[in-house]
Amino acid sequence: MAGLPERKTLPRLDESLLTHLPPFSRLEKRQIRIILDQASSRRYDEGVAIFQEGHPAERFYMLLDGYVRVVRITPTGEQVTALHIPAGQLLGIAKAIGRDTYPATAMTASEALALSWPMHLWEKFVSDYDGFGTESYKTLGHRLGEVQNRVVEMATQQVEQRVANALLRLINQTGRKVDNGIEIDFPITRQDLSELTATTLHTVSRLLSGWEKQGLVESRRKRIVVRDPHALVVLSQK
DNA sequence: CCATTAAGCTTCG
DNA sequence: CGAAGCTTAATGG
Repeated sequence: MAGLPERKTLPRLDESLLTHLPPFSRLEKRQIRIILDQASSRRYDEGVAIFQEGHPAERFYMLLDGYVRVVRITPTGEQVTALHIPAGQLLGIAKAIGRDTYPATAMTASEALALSWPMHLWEKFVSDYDGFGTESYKTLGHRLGEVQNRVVEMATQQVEQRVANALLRLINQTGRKVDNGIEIDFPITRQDLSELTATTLHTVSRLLSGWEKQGLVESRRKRIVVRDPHALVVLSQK
C-alpha cells in the first residue's frame, strides 16, 4: 500500500497570524514573511507535552490557539502548575534567560496550535527585529512576577484565599464572558486547581461546593464559571 | 485549619 | 462496561 507522504506541504502560513501579536507587531510584512517561512506549524491534542523540563531547548514557540500549562515537578515528585499561557504568547524561550534546557514542562490545557522555530534563530530575531526582544522580555518579566506572587501567596495565605486568587487570575487571563458570568476557557479539573494552589483536590472540591451554594461560582465537570468575581476578591483578602 | 483516608456517586468514552 | 472526575464524611496532625 502506498502510504501517504509523511509530511504534506502545509498551506502557506498567512502573515495575519502574527501581525497583531506584540513580539511581531512592529515588523513589516516582508519581515513577517521571512519569519513565517522559517516556522513549523503543529497542532496538539489536549494534555500532551509540547516540551519537557530539563530537555535540550531546541525550539521556541508561539502559541496561536489554545492554552498551555507550565508545569514543574518538585523534588518529591508532585506536579505544580506555575502558570497558564493563553494564545498569542511566546513559549519555551529558554535562550532569553540564558538556558539551554527548558526550565519547565509545557502541557496543553486544551487543543492547541503553535508555530515553532529552531532556538538558534533566537539571537537573530532579537537583533534583526525591532521590538521583538523588548516585547519578549516584557512578557517574561510579567510571568516571573506572577510566579513570585504565587510563591508569596503559598507562604502567607490560607487555602481558601489561594484558591480564590487562582480562580481570579484564571478568569483574568483566560476567561470568557458567558451569560451568567465568566468561564475559564479551557477544561480544568479540581485536581488541576489543587496543583495550582498546593492543596488537595478534596479541599478544592469542598470549597467549590460551598461557593456554589452561595452563588459565587457554577461548575460542572471540567468547567468553572465565576458568577461573582467581586465576592472572590473579598474572600481572597481576608 | 487542612491533609488524608475511604467510600460512593456521576459522567464520559 | 470501566475509568476519570467529583462529593462527602470521618479522623487526626
